[in-house]
Amino acid sequence: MTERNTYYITTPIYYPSDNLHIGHAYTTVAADCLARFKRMQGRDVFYLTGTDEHGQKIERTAREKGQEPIEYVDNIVISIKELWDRLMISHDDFIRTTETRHRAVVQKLFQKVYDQGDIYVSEYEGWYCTPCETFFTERQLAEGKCPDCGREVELLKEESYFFRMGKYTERLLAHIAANPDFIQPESRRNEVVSFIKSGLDDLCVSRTTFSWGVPVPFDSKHVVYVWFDALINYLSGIGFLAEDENADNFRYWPADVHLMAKDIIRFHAVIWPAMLMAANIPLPKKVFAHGWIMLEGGKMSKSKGNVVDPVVLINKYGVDAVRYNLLKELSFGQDGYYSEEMLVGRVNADLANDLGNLVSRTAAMIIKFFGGILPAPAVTEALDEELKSQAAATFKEATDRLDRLDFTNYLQAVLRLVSRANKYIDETEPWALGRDENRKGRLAAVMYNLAECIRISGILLAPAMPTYNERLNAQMALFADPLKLNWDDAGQWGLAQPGLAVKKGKALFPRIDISSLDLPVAEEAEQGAAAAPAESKSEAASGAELVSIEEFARLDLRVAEVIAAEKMPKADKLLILKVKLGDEERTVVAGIAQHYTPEELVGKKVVIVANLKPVKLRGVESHGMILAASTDTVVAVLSPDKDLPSGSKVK
RNA sequence: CGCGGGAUGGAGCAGUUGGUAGCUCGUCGGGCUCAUAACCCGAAGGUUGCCGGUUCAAGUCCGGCUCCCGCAACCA
Repeated sequence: MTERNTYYITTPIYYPSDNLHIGHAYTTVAADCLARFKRMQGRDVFYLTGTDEHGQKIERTAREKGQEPIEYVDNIVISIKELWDRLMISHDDFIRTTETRHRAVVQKLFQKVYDQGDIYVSEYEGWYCTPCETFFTERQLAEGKCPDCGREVELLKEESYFFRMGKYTERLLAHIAANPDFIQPESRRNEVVSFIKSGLDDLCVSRTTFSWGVPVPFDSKHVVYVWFDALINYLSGIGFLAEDENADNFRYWPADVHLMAKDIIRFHAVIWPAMLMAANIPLPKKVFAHGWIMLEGGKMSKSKGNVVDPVVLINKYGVDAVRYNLLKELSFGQDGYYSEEMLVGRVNADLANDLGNLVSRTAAMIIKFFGGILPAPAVTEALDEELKSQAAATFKEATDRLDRLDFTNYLQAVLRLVSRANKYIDETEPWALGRDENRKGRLAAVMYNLAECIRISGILLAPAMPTYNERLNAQMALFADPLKLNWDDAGQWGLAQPGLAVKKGKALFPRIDISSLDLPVAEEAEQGAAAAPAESKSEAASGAELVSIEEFARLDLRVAEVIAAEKMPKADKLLILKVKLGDEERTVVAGIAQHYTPEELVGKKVVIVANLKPVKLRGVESHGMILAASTDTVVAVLSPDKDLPSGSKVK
């Protein structure tokens, strides 16, 4: 065997501007599953995760809260580490880009690439918003103004260092072509290739407009910008280029897998390899992008109240169930939908009904027929061979699927063995065997074979469900040490020791009553928000602040007649309406294009706020706002229920 | 023509290099009683979004079209 024994796997480093959600948990759990699997196979595994803590956004947010940036991120990092704890993430290290061990490597690499001629100083030109201290590209601007604050921007030049990424175009394409597994899945590879072919610009790798970052070693006005800083964590996390005691960890490079969500594949499949080429460092073996988790009712957002807090789910269902569901329910590599209802369904069907119940009924029978001592198999029959060969096939398939990061089918394969075992009980009818003393030998073999299926599936499930085997072992003492399992033991039949003790225990995966779920996510999210440092609730209908009649009177509400309506070009939600207000005509832009067609509105009398400050939307000036009532899904424009002349006052 | 994903039995999804369409849940019928109202068997249910092309053969390749969904933009 010449294959090296190390296995280095990474997640992205997360940006601590907010608490993490289920999407981050997904990546990290998947990587953890792989790391545990490889460890069980005896590989020398290094699993790295961490946080990307630099940048203007962090700096500004911290200042707004009256904190030092480091103080601000320290707090968030604590909560992230707690989350990984709860999810039983087994990372070997946690790298923070603010640590000196990271900063030193960034500076060394920057210097190295500079010395070698691939970093040069030039000018970055962009639209600059002075109050926001931010550059924007032409495309980012909102009607020529700052997309953040709406103020004027000016075309400014900033001195910046640039990385000659364009130079590596051909080498990148050649490498991708020569290594089909480098970018996975395939659809992402195609995307990256066409992106590269469309032309690579040199990359701006330093900034002078903020200071919260790693200083450029030879030019202290500059800090290293974003990706040139962040990506290097994969090296600094194992002490690469450091001349110190960590040198031992060099052996992990090149990384076996960089795992991430699809939105940052380009940075990992283009910028990162180009940087490594420039620094003359071997490229990682594989860059794998999985899909996004979508939530029922659209993308998760705070205003929709559908943010899923993994901690809440763990408290409710346990870490094994949460991890299992993430890995099983979503086809890795593709986008998928998530809902708590699905989680409950999955957990009930697979873990409670099939797996948990298999353990429960087997244990009960061993207790009933053999006094809680696992018997040795005595009388075997042909049927047993089929069971054994399926167990062997399951081991092979699970191994194979995991190696391909196909978590869904890995778990499906294991569950098929569990199902087979349940069927085996029906086929052998142990309760009938138990009534006949002459068939006790056969009964013993049946019990033993079931225990074997439980043992094997237990090993195979260990990477996904880190607490399962410990809990299982309390009922059926199949393992000497349930925390130190050997993967290949699942490939051998007959390792369960006859004589081991079987005890009645609590249900390993209690069935969840789905009808008892009361608006689970929304309610829990509220609790989470309440516990978090006070963030004001924006729209509490009942507890709305009271206003005086004078304040209300400041609004000039009028009946207006829609005389023309058209869709705003290149906008999904906007309609441009011409309305008549008495003798006056004015243009109002309304965000109701997804609920009303222009035809429906023409001739309609609506209510508008007539004295609203005009604003430009997509280049069209809007003089007023149409009033409409709405829920998440329905929008209804208000209209007086008697015919009134346009211009009538509303109060 | 901003970027990307998708359209497969009631629902959610698989379908590797083209060769009779599978899985989970649900529904209906049956069986069993060791078990967490769990388990096992059987059945119904799809002209694989539309049109055209390549081929002996296409869900699977090519072209066109329609519709959905994310990102971005945007809700005065």
